[in-house]
Amino acid sequence: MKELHNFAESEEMYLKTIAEISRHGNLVPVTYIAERLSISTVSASEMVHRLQGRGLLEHTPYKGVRLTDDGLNRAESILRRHRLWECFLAEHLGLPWKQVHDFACQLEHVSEDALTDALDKHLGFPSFCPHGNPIPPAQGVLEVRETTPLSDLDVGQEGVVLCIREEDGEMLDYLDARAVRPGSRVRIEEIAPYDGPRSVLLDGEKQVLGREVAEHILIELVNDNETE
Amino acid sequence: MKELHNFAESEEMYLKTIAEISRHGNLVPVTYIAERLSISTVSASEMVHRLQGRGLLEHTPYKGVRLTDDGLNRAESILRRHRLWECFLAEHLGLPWKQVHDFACQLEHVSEDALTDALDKHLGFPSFCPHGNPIPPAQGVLEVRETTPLSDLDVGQEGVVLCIREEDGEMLDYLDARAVRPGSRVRIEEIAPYDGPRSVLLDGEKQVLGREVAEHILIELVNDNETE
DNA sequence: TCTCATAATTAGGATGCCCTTATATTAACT
DNA sequence: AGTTAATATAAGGGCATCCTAATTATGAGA
Repeated sequence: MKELHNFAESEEMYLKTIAEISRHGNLVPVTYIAERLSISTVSASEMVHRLQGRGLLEHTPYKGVRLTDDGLNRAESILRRHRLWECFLAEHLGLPWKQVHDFACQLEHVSEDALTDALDKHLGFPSFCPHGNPIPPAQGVLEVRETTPLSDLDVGQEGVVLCIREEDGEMLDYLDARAVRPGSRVRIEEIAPYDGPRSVLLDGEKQVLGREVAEHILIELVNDNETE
Repeated sequence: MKELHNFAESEEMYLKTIAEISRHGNLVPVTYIAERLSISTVSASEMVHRLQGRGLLEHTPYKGVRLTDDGLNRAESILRRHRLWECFLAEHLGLPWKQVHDFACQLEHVSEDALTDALDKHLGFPSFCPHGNPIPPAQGVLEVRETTPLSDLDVGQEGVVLCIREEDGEMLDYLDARAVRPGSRVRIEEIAPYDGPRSVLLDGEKQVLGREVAEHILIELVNDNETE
């Protein structure tokens, strides 16, 4: 029987969102945060001030927001919980990607360290979530992988799917159905005019993916020469 | 990415609490609810009105509160989630009773049906939580078992521990340490004066349990003649 | 340099849940 | 029947988070 309130949840959503948007420590416009959280810019701005007051981020007016070390630690802890739960939901409960993501979004807010660590152990200390995103370690920093959005590839280029940016549940559902998985081999066959849909060869199967979708598929380029 | 609010959580705590207190459909005084939730009677009263407005309970002034069918269904669904999580936390993650209970208290609010059902399946459709409390089925009503608090037994009487009333985390910790488990065989050896501590033989080991504690241990009486 | 879209802030509210203090109502016991 | 203790309600607030509408400040491009 715990306290009825959950003051921390909002805070966690902000931190997680900021961390997700700013993949490499760039400044994140408050507008983006508001959009991602589906709240007004006024509210987002308000909250940004509060979080700044708590030392979790720094706001440069008219530029954007950057997490402090504290804020980044908190954010990574949330991402860790989220992705560990995703592993559990996908591997042990056998749920589809969309549900995996949605449920993890809720579970991430109610896992204290003891629970998270026990879960980590139970799962065998996985390094990646089912969508291929790295799981931050209990302490220490997440090392960054070099990735390219599928949308940046030209015709003829090949790569391996590293991970799916999982900000959007709908998109996960879509990609799940099309068997786009971390590890999938992908090759651009054709790009429709005006940066349009991509025809790709995905694990040998022909598929068509819109540009929007392709932006969320992160690739490790494979050098054409040195592969079979 | 879900909405930031959790309007449902308070409601769930009330319903669950009421269901736990009123073991057999008795009227539950608002005072008890307030006490169990550690809030003022004014606040509890307010909320009771709200819940009545939503058709989840009926309040008879100066008497108490009774869940409607709707309210009871909601409450059992919460207990179901709570106890299924407890199974997972205890059996799969190997956590101690107190943590099992505390974590389940949080997890119970973030499990939609799809998640709960998948968990149920994964656990092999258990019938009881680690503390021996029955797990309500996905639909249908929980059948009630006949139980006697250990505190009601007289010297010489014997029984088997059916379950631990788990309203209180501290108590679980205490009983966990003393190896009081569902299925344990117990026999009252002595009752100290003024309804004081019980000396009991628990699975062959001598223990002393306070009356308060004994009230939370629910027993199935064993007829002295027909057992070895 | 000037203009304009973008970003920030101010003002005024709403909601949900909680609080204390004070006052009314009722049940239950003498 | 009358007193008292338990219960309920009313009045006035607080806090966290969100909202809209209106205003101000800024930076970036023409």
